[in-house]
Amino acid sequence: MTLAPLGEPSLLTDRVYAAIREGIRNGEFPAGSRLRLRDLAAQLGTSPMPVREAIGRLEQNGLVVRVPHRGAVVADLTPVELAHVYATRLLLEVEATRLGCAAVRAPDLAAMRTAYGRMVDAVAAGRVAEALDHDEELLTALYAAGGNPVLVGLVEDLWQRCRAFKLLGADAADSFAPEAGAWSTQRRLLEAVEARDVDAAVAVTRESLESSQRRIRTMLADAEDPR
Amino acid sequence: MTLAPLGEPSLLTDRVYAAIREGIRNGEFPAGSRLRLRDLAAQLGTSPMPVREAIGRLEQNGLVVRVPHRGAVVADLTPVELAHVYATRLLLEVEATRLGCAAVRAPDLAAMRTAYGRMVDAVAAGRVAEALDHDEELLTALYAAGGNPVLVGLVEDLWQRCRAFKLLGADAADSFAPEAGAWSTQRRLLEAVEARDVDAAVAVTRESLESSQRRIRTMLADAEDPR
DNA sequence: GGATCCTAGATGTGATCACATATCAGAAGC
DNA sequence: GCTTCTGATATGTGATCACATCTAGGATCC
Repeated sequence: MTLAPLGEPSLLTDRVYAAIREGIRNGEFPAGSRLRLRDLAAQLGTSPMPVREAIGRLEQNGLVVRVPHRGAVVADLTPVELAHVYATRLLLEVEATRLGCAAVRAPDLAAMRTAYGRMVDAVAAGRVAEALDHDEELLTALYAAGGNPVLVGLVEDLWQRCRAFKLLGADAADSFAPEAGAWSTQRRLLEAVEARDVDAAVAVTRESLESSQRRIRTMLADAEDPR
Repeated sequence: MTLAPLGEPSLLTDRVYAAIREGIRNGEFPAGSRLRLRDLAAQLGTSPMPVREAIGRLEQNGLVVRVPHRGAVVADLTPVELAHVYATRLLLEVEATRLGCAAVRAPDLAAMRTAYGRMVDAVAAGRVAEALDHDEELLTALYAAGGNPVLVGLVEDLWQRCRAFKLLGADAADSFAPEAGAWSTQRRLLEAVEARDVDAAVAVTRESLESSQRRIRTMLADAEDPR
């Protein structure tokens, strides 16, 4: 983990926040691992102060849980909680797909195609985390076209919360069926949106979320009971 | 504004956070007003440190906006943003009503009735802010019965963000038509839920949100153009 | 006379320090 | 031998301090 090279967010707190969140996103800090103030501060070359504020903000996002006087750990989701997150994602993302597909314009489509191309490259190179980033980039382009940034913000929030599980599921799907499997839904979504076929796009979104939830649930069950 | 009497949240930061958020909720800090670190600290009898962390967390919730080195102000919503919030609330709360109404049990109904009674009393006494609290309490009881805390959390988040406008709208509705007006939707919702009539409950939720959005939008238009 | 630069005050930001609380190891007691 | 108490250590929490940045007021130059 390291700090971004100063420039965009001039505030040290923001850079620390971004660094820790990125560490959680890419799996460097797995769910359940402790986040020690002085350790992180030393690792980032700052005082504990910005780290404290960053962790406080991460807690509000649901990425870490903090118990008073006992520190913070990266949030972990029980299978039940994960089901709730996915049920809510389904509700929000179906609507976002509907809105986006109805209002999408040329620049949005271009952004989606760009993200898709990068995702394909990343998958081919085996860089799963990066592929997931571009996947989210593609969807964000579509959802943002719908014109409701509040809705998009909530969706992104939920993505953050189940990022670790998305990584897990994508990783497994990739190593299991590199070609035909999970990464094909993006192509089908893109085609449906290009054809302005709202129903088809919604169907892809629904199917994609349900299948990835199934995949993750299976993995969790296997991890519980590795016969 | 004052600190809660120690006990519940033992952390000073949490108490400061609650105090400021409450100040925003009840209109003590109107939208757009500045939140000065040293002022708040002095007012609460603490050092600026907990206030800083509290404001950082409030920013993540979208209740305040902060520009680097220039301080924080209570978040203000443009009419467009307000429309986005209400569109998203409609999506989430219709679903929450559906889930809650289908799964509601006796204790949940009891909680709803208690909250309703308190709300009626508060309305009668002209305590609008308190009435709004009990209104949200009633809805939370229903939504929580649905069994998806993630969904409920997002709804509460959106409530916070448009709290100032809810207050405005409720205040106007109350002074305008104390008896027949806006506070009757809760009774109708309660009746629909007691009858386990999902469609009726959903209809009330939808109608309530649309009418309150209309009411707020009208008020904003009047404020813009007070002929 | 108006615009620009500069200085002084205010204020947010980051660091160091002091304290409270929790965790864990080892010893004493049962 | 196991439990329990008690100390030490680690670590989060809150306060004070030093600095950077922004804003407002006035003087100077065009």
